[in-house]
Parts: sequence; structure tokens; C-alpha cells
Amino acid sequence: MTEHTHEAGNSSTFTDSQFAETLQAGNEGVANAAVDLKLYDTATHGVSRFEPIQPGKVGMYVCGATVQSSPHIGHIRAGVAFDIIRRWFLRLGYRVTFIRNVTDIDDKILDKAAAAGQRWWARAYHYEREFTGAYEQLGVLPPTYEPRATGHIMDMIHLIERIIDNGHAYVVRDEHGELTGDVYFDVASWPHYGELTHQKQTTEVDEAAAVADRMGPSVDATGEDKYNPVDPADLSEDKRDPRDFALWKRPKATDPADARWKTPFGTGRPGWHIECSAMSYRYLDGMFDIHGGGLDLRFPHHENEMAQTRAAGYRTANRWMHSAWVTAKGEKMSKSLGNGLSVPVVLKEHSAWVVRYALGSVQYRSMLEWSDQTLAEAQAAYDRITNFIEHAAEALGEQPSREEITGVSADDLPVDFVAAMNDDINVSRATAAIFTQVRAGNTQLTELVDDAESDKRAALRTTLVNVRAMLDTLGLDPLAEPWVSGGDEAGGASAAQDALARLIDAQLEARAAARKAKDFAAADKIRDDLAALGITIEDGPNGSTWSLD
RNA sequence: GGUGGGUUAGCCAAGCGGUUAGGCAGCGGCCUGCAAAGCCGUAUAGACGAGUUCGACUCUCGUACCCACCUCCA
Repeated sequence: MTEHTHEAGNSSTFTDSQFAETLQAGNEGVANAAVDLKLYDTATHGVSRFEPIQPGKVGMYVCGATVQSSPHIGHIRAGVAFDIIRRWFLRLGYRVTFIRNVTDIDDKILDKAAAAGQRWWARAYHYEREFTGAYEQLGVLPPTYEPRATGHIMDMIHLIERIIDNGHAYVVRDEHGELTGDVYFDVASWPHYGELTHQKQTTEVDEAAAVADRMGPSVDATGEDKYNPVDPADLSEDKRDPRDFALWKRPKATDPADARWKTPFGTGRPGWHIECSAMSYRYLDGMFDIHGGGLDLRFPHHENEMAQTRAAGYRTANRWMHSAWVTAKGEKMSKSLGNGLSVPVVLKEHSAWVVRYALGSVQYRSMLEWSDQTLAEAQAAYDRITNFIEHAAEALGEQPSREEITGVSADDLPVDFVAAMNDDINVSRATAAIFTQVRAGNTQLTELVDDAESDKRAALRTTLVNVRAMLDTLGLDPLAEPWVSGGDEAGGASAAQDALARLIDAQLEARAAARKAKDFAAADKIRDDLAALGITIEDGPNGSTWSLD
């Protein structure tokens, strides 16, 4: 077979100027700032300059959900983290192919569906929709393609056959010489195994693994998660090496007939890792720049996936990126620990923008502590940002269009923001740059009141556009979908909203008259009464404005 | 046991071998009839112990504590 090294295509011998030329050659539309983008790579444990395999294009594959239960805030953190990375590539002018798969068959889906009396595929579809809904509500851009594992059985068969032919996997036969359905990857035959996570290689079962092997099944009798499941295949005596893992699995006695596929190596269903190898090859072969996922997928999932893909003779990802945990009281949030928060529950109490801000407020590699304070800070950020955006647009007499905002190149954004994003997506520093611009804009606003010169108006407008474009890069322009969807965009405000506005305006006029007459008691009563209804009054240089809480 | 990450002011969270991160909360001031919003100023840091250095929060070594992966998991 052809030996593809992990570094294949890596242009580390390029000089900076050569790299810049390459970028320009096939890269019309790509910002100059793209040359300085540096990203972390799990395999090398370091930050390095990002160089696309194909000029002007980026291919990303992110491991999506195993759709066995409702999305919790940790799942969506990963979704938001890679959405921000994708949006930065877009802002830099790259054309991004973004794949996020759906794992719609596995042990837990089968076990939980059986416990709940459901068809396994019905359960999978149900929770796939919940995940899709959660991503949409939080402004995560839809993937370019969103393949399901069960739709790629033929791709998996093709891949497994290649691995077997290359001598890196073996089929298991029973005592009669019949195919059992089990196919294992032969780790000992693959000298590169461990290159992603650098786990210590041993053929002996160590103490921790031995403890794990004594654990029970993946769900309890009622179908609830258990902390330490163990796959019977992992204990199989048919393995030549304890490290070997299943590419294809024989059916369990309890597996329904429609969860079994006939293959050249027996009837069964996919191993967990093979699906991602199959789908990433199908959709990204030749442009597999980045493979992403949650931190817990590094080992064994991504280590095994890397080994499989390469053992089949295909190129694996140039770069592996992993997003860190959402923690609660310092500990990893997860369903099996019982401290997971479902997205629908969180969205009942907090606006989606605030939740997204909170999820994206630290760099993807940092743990994110989830608490009431996290959300309170996000709410404060929202208030400060939207106050500026509204006040600036009011002063300018217009709000720049979404088309203008999305059209701003990275090269035209404030340099400290660009530097922060280019530094492995340092969103904390990028957010600081946004607030610095907000403060500058607020100062410009007060100056504009005294002196409405056109160049000052232009400066304020530039600040407003920049602030919104930077926010948009993080998926947080308050005037973008889905934050403003509403449902009345076709015909403007509803009749009820019009009536409300007229009522409040009448109150504001009455209050203005009272203030003019120095009857502050009456003026304050109007303000207090409206406040009691959730309507906030702000007095500005050009009269009073109101807003709903 | 193996592997990786972390410890910064009241809280969250960055950069940086010497020069303001940012946000929230606090304090003082400006603006306002009073508020709100906003602006200006300001206090409180760098787990602990050594070392390198003219100088360390930043580099090196050690110690303590926390978290995670090694087993389903974002």
C-alpha cells in the first residue's frame, strides 16, 4: 500500500513569502490576514500556522452527536466552538466545507430504544431533530453535509475490505469456520498506532482497564445511562491484542433484524469508529484540513479512526482539534454523572443569544464553568453591546444591513481582534477587542451630539459596522438570524405591537409635558408604572426611548 | 499506574522578561430634575519553594492542590 504520512502535504519547508505567494495564487478573496492564522493540533501538542490543502478552501469534519437522548449544554458547546472556528475561516474569505455527522446507531441507541419500547431508528430520528433544533436556536450554521452513519454502510464495507486487504484487520470465524460478523483492527500490525494521543503502548491489561472490564452494561434496566459501560466485544477472546477494536460487530441476540446488515465479512453492524473514517473520506478526501470533536473523543475514538483511515491507504486529517468541557462546580458535565443541563431547559430561562455568548466566551480549549454567574455576565454583555448598537443606529438614522456586515473582510476589522482570532481562536482577547470598540463608539456617540460633522458620523458608522462584524464572526450579531427571526419579518410589526407602541408613546408625551412643567412626581410615576409592566424608559438628548425587558 | 490540562485580584478571564487586557461587582467624579445608559479616574493579583536575570505573573526545576482521558461520552 501507499504510505501516507500524517504530515503529507505539510509545507513546513515553505518560507513565509513562498506561503504568501501560494495563498495569493489560487486564493482570490482570501484575506491577507489568513497568512497569520495559527491553530492548535492535538497530534503535535502545539500551535502551528494553518495551511489549507487546497488554496482558498477549508475542509472540516466535526464529530456530531450520538442521537440517543436530548442535547445538553456540553454538546452544544462543541457545536458553538467549531461554528466560531468555521466563521473565522469564512471571515478570512475561505470557502468552507463543513461536515458534521450523525451517529444514528450504536449500543446505547439500541439498548435505550429497547428499554423504552421504541424502534431504534425512531429514537434516533427523534433526538436528531432535537439536536438540529438546538443548533438552530443557538445560531450554529448548518453543516454543508450532515451524513448519517446508517446511510454509509457501503462506504464502511469498502473501507473495511481495504483494511483487511492491506493486512491490518482480521475477520473472526466460529468453530465451524463460519463468519461471525466480527472484524477487528490489528493494532500490532500498525506501527503508527498512538500517534495522535501518545498513549503508552502495552499489550498488558493495566489496573485501570481491568477495573473497567468488570463494569456492567451501558444502561440500566430502565434505560438510564450508567457511568461505566463495557462493550462485550472489548472483552472478546477473539482479539489478538487487547488494544484491537471492532470495525464490524456481530449482532447481539437482542439486536432487531433491521439493525443487521449483510456484508462480505458476516452479518452485523458498524463499530463505533469506522463510520467517521468512511464519511470523512467520502466528503473530504483531498481537502481534509481539520478534524474536530470533543476532548473525550481523542482516545480511543480519534486514535482508532486515524489508524483505520491510514491503514486503508487514505489521508487522514492534517490537523486535529478538540473542544474542552463545560463544567458544573468544577466537574465535567455529563448525563451519566447526572449534572447535565438540557438545552431546552436552559433556553426556557435565558435568551438564546445569552446562552451562545456564555458558551463561546472562552477559548475552545479552555474548560467552561457553567453557573448562574456565567449567564449573568453574558446578559450584562448583551445589554452593553445592544445599547451601543441601538444608540449608534439611532444617532446615525440607519442600521447597516446584514449584507454590509457579512461583507466586511477580516483585513478591515480592528487589528487586535484579528490577531486574537488568528491566535488559535482566542475569543477572550477577541471579545476584549469588541468591548474596546464599543467604548470608543460610545465616546464617539457623545461627541456626535455636540457636533454632527460628517466625518464624525462616518467614524461612528465605521465603529458600528466593525462591532457588528466582529460579533457576527462569533455568531453574535444581535441583528442576525436566529436572534431576530420573530416571525413578523414579512409584514413588519403586528397590529398589537403597533397599538402597544402608540399607547407607550402617549405615555412618553405625557411624561415629557410633566417634566417640562417641572412636575417630577408625575413624571416619575409614569416611569415607575411603565417599569412595573416591564417597560424601561431612557431619557436621551433627543427625547426618551423605551424598550421591553 | 500511564497520559494530558490547569492554579492570575471580590468573581470570570487575557496578553506580556520591565510599559492600561477586557467584562461583572466596588469606590470617586462627570452627565442627568432624579434615574437609566454612557464617559473619565481608581483600589485589590499571579498556589507554594528554589533557581536563571539588572529585573519574573511571564523562563527553568521542584512541591502542593484541582480537573480530565486511559471505559459509553461533546
